[in-house]
Amino acid sequence: MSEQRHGNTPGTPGAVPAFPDLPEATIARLPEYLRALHNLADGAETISSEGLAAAAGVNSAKLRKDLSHLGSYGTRGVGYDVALLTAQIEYILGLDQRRAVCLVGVGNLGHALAGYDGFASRGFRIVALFDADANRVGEEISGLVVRHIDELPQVAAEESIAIGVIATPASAAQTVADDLVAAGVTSILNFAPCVLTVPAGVDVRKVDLAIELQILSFHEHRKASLTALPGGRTEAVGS
Amino acid sequence: MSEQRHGNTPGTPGAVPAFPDLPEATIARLPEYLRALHNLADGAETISSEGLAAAAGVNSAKLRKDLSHLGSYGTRGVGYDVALLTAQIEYILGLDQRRAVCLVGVGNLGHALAGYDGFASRGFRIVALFDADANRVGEEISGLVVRHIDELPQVAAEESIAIGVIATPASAAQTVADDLVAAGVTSILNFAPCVLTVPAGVDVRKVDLAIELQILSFHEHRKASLTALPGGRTEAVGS
DNA sequence: CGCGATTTGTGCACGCCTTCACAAGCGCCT
DNA sequence: AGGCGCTTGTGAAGGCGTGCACAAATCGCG
Repeated sequence: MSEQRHGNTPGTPGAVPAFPDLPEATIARLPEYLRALHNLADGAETISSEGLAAAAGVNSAKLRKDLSHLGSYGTRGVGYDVALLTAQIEYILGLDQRRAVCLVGVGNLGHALAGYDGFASRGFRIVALFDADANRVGEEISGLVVRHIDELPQVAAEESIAIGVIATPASAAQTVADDLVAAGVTSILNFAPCVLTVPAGVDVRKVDLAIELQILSFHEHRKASLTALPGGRTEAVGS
Repeated sequence: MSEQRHGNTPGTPGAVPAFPDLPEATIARLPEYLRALHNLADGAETISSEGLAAAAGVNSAKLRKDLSHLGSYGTRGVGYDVALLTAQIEYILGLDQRRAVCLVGVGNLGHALAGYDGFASRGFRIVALFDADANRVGEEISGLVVRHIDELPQVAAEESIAIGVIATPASAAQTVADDLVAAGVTSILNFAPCVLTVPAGVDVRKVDLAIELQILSFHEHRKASLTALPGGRTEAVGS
């Protein structure tokens, strides 16, 4: 299933046509590197792997290996060209297209997400808000008017929406997911605490806020039981 | 809870490990299992690993191995006792204590988190809201009054707060984290898009909403480039 | 022009996690 | 009581990710 092959031979300069297949762990870190690059803001032309790794909170060897996977643009003895590397990561992540995103469910959480400027500032355009509650339809949030979920197919086609965010209660999430898929959406970010079933070819990522707290709670519990024991040794457990 | 009756370290004499040390990957899945258990709601006394795995969206072998790590309470030929397993996982996660949580930053996102009932319904009590903006102090959100960040040490001590949530802009996050640590908080859930530096013994988990979208964007980009290539074979990439 | 300082790119080993496959154990039915 | 079917618990194998340590490459300077 997985083969190790390097797409780019070291002799081909210029274009990067072939799509490298990156390890999943690397993909998850690229956005971190990108954020770190944007936060540099001190006008340096280049940055070393050590410096960028520190800014992103990772090991420098890991960073170099990650970047090497995408046929990186570093210069030995100097470092990475900030502008070039930024552009390269943005290209790989497909952020140069400012993808259209729709959001379904403008309840408590959805309301906040609709107004979250972190989306707009980092490569995305929220172009439509939907809800099934007629009372909420028509409300304006951050310059967008909430539409009824029935309008999804039409709007999705008009705006070429490929990414959908689900911020509904769990009971409605699967139905909404089906609607999104039917409307042509092929990537879903799910905030509802439930498992979604989708056809092959559709990607789902899940964010469960309570689960994150529960994991922290476990570590609290563990730490509490350790301090009650003799011979406890302190150890860093940072992220 | 019940007696610890499994000594899984045959070499250590006498000292019963008060706490099983679970693989990190297992810990991250326990909340999923717990949610699946709560969602059963069909009154069944027992459930098989196959059934629970399906409800949680994982492989059944993985689930069995996970549960075996905590000295599981299953019966061969029958399955797991739902009530017992639920209690066991809740105990391990430390959820039987309804831990006190404070939230710093009641802006756009923090406002929504303060009102998110998923926290309350899954083992946590939000007991205090803080903000540095004097204009926001005094506002009431979901029955809690926003206090100034300067009151944090006092309130944290009174309420025995061990977990803090950061929902401030990135520029304020590190300072807030320092304040939380100084106030005795030992677990932090960080929604700000930045790297936090904390002392050893303090756990940090990070949720970056934009990163999740960027990862989806990558997969969109990949899928788009695959369909443009010959011999492209679609492949399932489930949750 | 050559040398040393610096930094990237990567081979390699190790440990964690996942998955398969099956033996061990339990309850039910005859 | 005994056998049979079902399900758990786990040994073993393979894959993936991480981090070390070093060779290769580049720049600046004398």
